[in-house]
Formats: sequence, structure tokens, C-alpha cells
Amino acid sequence: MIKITFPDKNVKEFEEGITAIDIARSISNRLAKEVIAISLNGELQDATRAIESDAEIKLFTFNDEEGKHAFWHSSAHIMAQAIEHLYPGVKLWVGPAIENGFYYDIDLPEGMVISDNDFKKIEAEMLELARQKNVFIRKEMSKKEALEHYSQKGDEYKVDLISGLDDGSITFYTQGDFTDLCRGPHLPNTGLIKAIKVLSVAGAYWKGDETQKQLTRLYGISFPKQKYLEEYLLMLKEAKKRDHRKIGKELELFTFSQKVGMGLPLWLPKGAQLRERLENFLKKVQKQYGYEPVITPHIGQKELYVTSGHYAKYGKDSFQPINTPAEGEEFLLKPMNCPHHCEIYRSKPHSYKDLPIRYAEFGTVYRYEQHGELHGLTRVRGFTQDDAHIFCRPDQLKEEFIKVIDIVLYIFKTLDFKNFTTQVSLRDKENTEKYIGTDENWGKAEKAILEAVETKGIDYKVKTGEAAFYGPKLDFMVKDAIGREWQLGTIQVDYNLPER
RNA sequence: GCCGAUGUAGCUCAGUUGGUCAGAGCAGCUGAUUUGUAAUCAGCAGGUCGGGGGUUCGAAUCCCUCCAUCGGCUCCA
Repeated sequence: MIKITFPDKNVKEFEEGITAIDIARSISNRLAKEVIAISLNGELQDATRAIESDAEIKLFTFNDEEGKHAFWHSSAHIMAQAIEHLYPGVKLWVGPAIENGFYYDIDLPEGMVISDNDFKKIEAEMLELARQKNVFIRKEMSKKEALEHYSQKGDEYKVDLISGLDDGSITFYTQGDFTDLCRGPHLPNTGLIKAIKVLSVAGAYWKGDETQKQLTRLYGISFPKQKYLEEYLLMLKEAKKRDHRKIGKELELFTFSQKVGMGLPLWLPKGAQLRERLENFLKKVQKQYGYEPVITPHIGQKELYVTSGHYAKYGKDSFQPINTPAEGEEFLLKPMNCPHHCEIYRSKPHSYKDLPIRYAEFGTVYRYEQHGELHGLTRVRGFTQDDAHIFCRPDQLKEEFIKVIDIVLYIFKTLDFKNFTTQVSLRDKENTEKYIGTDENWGKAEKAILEAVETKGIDYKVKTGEAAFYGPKLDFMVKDAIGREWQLGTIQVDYNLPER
């Protein structure tokens, strides 16, 4: 007999080799039917695996994040299976679960495409496969064996995947006639999947690398009940009604014109009124927090951005220089306010006793964004930042940083942004050539940010490799009505710009 | 920029075996009505069917190309 401990610390005894499903059945038949995956001593695994020794167990159903994850991951395998049936000759890359649903990346043979019109038949095939109630069979394999298997098949994608894995950790899952390299866990059987929707198809670069081949990414979502799918689709529909692009049009807040140019919003009278109220509110808050308004021009000499380091980094991907008719001068449309504010600071000598000095500006900037990246008012080519630069002594850094966090939180609260996440973006220490500035300064700046967020008790995530090229940052992200996450506020420590 | 899709009156949309297919509702205008909260009645006006090129006796409808938009990828100073 083995002892199984439940999340409520309740302990029950079972026969050795019992499965989580049988354990669930000892609680209720319904739970036995609904259990998708389990956590055994903190490790996710299949509900169908035999348990041989004492353990702490958690049972996950579709109502749990872990359960949804396994459910959708299994659905991705079924999607891949359906694709193999319908499109012979495809090669498969990966197919993970995502926040809402799953996708699979597929390399289609030359000339073959999947488009919206094909979704129905893919869904039908997937449902058919789900109804077969195939069990997911787990199998461990040595790295050598696995590599040989896929090398023989000529599947360079799976060979690539396996090459990056440690021997002894390689497992495969088979359902019906389909086998895939996979860590798991998976559903007990495919029959739990009752409703499937193929949502969209898109191109996705292999390994997220623009220089690599583009694969076909097929998105889908699935549910254990038809009703859940209907509710989800209704939710999507409702969310679309709240899309700011739709509201902006209907309320006559802003518009775009092909003649003016893509990503260049035109603020209509009502929108301008709204924007003015927002700006007035922000200006009032800035004043309270000790910021002094400044105003800078919309263009600056190319040399300014060469000095700041921005030109080296973004010059090629910016609107190209504006040339004067006679003197051959080169100006850039202002892509950021930072260098301008630095020049304001430099306009006269400052004593350390004058610090901190806080400049604020509603600075309109222009950035060349790739045309596929534009999105309503949230990603544009011309926009106005409520931007500020604080010049302070090293011993004032932490306090100033905290004050900026305060102002951001105050504004979010006032504007009713309740659901935001916070992210500390640090540099990727493996790839230091991407960044400017010394190790020492980077170290100081990163430390200052982490101390500040700790002091404020903010719940944050650390992302390495997401820092700006000149310094680490703290980003505040909010979700829009249709569930997309956008960076709204950002606080950055920059030791490099003042020196330059 | 890349993959897929879409682009018909101000708005929402109908119109795909190419041949009275240039339409509807709402909005607008004119007139009537005066009735308590979006949608009374009648009439009128409004479109290079995204732009350009091609195939055809004939194209909104087929082909090419460009532009924009949408869903993703990449990017995001």
C-alpha cells in the first residue's frame, strides 16, 4: 500500500501501481471522468500513469490552468494528426498550448497552402479523431534512438528538437496512428475533446527567427463541452464590440486616411477634446510630482542621434533623413525625446545641489513601423508620448525611481486600469554586444530597479533579454478589450545617454 | 517586411456558372406628422464596386500588380 496526500493534507492509502484516475474515482465518478492531468510531488504528469510510492497529488480538470494546458496540448496533437491525414507530406515543428487554445507549426510541401476555407474540414477530421477515444500512450526513448528514428524519416525539425534535449528525458506520445515527440502530460484519451474550432492560420518564422523559413501556424481552441465553445465564441464577439478601433470610429474620435498615410492617426474634434482632457489631467499630476514642462522640436540633426547611439541602433529602420535644399544638412524626424531633453539639461551648468531636475513633455515622435505591425491607436507611426526625463544623483536614483512608480500607479488607478502586469526587463548577459554601456553601469541600474520594485512590494516578472539597448527598464503592461497586452508605462534607467 | 484573408454608397452589408447587378437598411436632404426618449410616413440625393493593368463581344464578378485594412509572425528606441 502507498500513502497519497491530497492538497487538503488528507491522506489515503491505495494499492501500489494505482492510477490517478482510480484515485479520482475513489472521490467521485464524475471527477474520474473529468481528470485530465495531475501533479505528483509537484511534477505534472499523465493521470493514467501508475503511481508506485507515497506521493502528494493534485488532480487537474479543465477548470484548472494545468488542466486546460494539457487539454489544449493534446488538442494540438490531434490537430497535427488531422493535418497529416489531410495534407500528406507535411513536416511538423511544435504545437504548444497557449493562453487561449493551442497552435501547431507546420511545414507544408511546396505549393500547398492552408486557408480559412480549409478550417471546416480540419475541424471535422479532428472531431472524428477525437471521437475515436484513442488513448495517449507514453514511451521513453534514448536520445540516440530518437535521433536515428527521425534522421531516417528525414525530419530535420524533430532532429533539431531532439538535439537540444538531454538524454533520458526524451518521451513520445502516441494516439491512434500519430506519434509525436513530447514531454506531456496528455489527456487520458482523445474522447474528452468534444468541441473544436480552428481559429486562424498565420505564417510564423521557424524558431521565431526572421531569417529562417516561414512555417504555417494553425491556431485552434477546444473544449470538453460544446457549450463552452459557444460561450467562448460569444465572448470573442462581445470583446470585438469593445475594440477601441470600432469605438473610435463610431464615436468619431479618430480616423485614418490612406492619403495621409498608414499609422498616422487623425484626431477628430471629439477625440481631440477627449485627448485634451487626458493631457490636462496628466499635466496636473506631473506638476504635483515636481516635473517642469519643456517643449522640443519635431526634428533634430542626424548628428544628435548619432551621438545618443540611437542612430547606430535604429538608423536603418527609421524614417530616412530630411535634407535641406542647399547646405546638405541632415535632420531626422524625432523618434524619441531623450536626446532633446539631454540637450536642455546641458544648456547651462548644474550643481549637484540642483538635482533632481525633472523635465516633462508631451512629445510627438515618429517611428517607422513595419506595415504589418500597425494596430489602431496602439501601434502607430506618429504618436505623442507623455515623456519625462529625470536628472538625478546616484544616491537619489532609488527614491526617484520609486516616485515614478507612484505616479504611474496613481494614473492607472485614476484611469481605472485595474488589470496590469509589471515586468522588469534586464539584459541578456550572453549577448552583450546588443547593448551599449559598461557592465558596471548595467549592474547598478538593474540593481536599482529591482530594489525599487521590492521596496514598493510590486508583483513583477523578470524578463532577461528584454531590456532596451541602453538600459534596463520596468514596464507596466495592460490588456485591451480584445485581450492583447500593451506596454503603457515604462520607467528606464539610463547611464549611457548623459555620458554620451 | 513575411504568411493567410478582406476591400461594394457616410455606416452595416446583399450581389461568385462574367451578361437589366449597381442594390437594401440606417444615416443625410425635402415635405408631412407632433406622437415622451435609437429606429412615424412619403419622396429625393448619394457609389471611378480600393487604385492601375489585362483576359473577354461584355467584369463588382476571372488573371496580374499596387495600396489599405484584418488575424498572426518578426519588430517595438
